[in-house]
Amino acid sequence: MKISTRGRYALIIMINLALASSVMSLKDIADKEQLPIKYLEKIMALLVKANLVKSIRGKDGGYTLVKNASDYSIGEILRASEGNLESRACDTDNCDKHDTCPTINFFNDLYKEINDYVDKKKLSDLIKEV
Amino acid sequence: MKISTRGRYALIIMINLALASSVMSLKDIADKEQLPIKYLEKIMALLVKANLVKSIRGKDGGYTLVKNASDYSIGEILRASEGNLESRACDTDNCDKHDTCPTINFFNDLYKEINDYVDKKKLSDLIKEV
DNA sequence: TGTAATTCCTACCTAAATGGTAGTATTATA
DNA sequence: TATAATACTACCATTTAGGTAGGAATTACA
Repeated sequence: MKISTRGRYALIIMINLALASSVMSLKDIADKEQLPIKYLEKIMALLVKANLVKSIRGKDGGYTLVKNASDYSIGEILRASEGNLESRACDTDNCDKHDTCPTINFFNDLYKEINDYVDKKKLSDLIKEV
Repeated sequence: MKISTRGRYALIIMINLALASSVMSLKDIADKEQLPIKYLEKIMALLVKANLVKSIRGKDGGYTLVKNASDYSIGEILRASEGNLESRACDTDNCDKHDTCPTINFFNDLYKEINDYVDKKKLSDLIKEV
């Protein structure tokens, strides 16, 4: 697993959209969070592609959530932005000795544990105290 | 968190040492596992430095564990080889806005969960069925 | 109808990490 | 003393992370 700024910024984007009263532009998010807009743009593209947010083009456009904050799991946001959370340690499909590998079960269990954890947590949990 | 081949190979090294009747050379491990010896050498250096294995130099030398397989947690092996498992998502100490960051608690909890999990599992758990 | 504000798209760039390789020095044993 | 092992240092290619640049397409509104 790897969680980089991409996943963290994705969560920050989602939090901003959850707190916005209507559509919110990327510029507003970047300004508010002091993050590079061009980088956020690439992350936002991943979120749009995954249908986690809806984009409105043109002047006064921006982005909005497509469902309630409590209906987003942290897991789906991280997976949309980071890709598979388990993609580093080994490539189960391509490894020619994965059926005798003594670590594969451990890693599979670990990743299941992690995915379960992040799927249980909701976007709304991150904005409880606001 | 990130688990790369370094951590996985470290586990494979440790499993081999756990199954060895006496000292085992890196060459034997590399041959048996079909892994590049020079790369394993670098990983082994990390394990030695962390005092997880003892090295015996000179002819007929090699490596051996310093305690029972059931006394090694997977966590200590992974941390010795990979470094801090939580080192990617954000740098808590150096981030100038970490006291207002809405994601920091979530990530701290997640990393605690992961570390607890890998610390609960023991090296001996990986060689149960052998 | 023109302009400003916005998303969308493609391409590029630098630094660091990953996954190695090469060569040599050092140590211990038979 | 030859040999087999670890220890150490330096290098290298590829990928990923994190970010920048520039412009095309779209839309609201004066």
